[in-house]
Amino acid sequence: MKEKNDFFDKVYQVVRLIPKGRVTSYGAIAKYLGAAKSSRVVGYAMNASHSMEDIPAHRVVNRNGLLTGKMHFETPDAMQNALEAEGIQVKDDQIQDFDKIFWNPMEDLEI
DNA sequence: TCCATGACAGGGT
DNA sequence: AACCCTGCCATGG
Repeated sequence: MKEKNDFFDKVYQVVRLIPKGRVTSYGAIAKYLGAAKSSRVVGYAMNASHSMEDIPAHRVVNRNGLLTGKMHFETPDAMQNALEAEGIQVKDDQIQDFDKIFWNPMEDLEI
């Protein structure tokens, strides 16, 4: 039973599994990890994801589909750019059709 | 070494 | 229906 692995590492694992052209939310990841109340910590993990390179942080947004973390990228437009490059429509920091491209780890990965 | 702050979300009043 | 309030980990000053 290795349920006590580093929470951050687990978050990174899930984020890396997000399919191209899809996005998910901090809360969804937290829930998947069985720590819905730690949705915040997921955000902290993303903030620390600067040390890692294989973390598609641009595919993680808040529950409104808003690019809350775009200012943490190399450039303010980097996040939106990366998303649009995957066919995701972004308007005014808001992901369009968020409900349709939303990727739920619970349904796809099945814990 | 200690305090404060930082990519969120859901429940209660 | 809207606003307030807590939960939680890591890093920097």
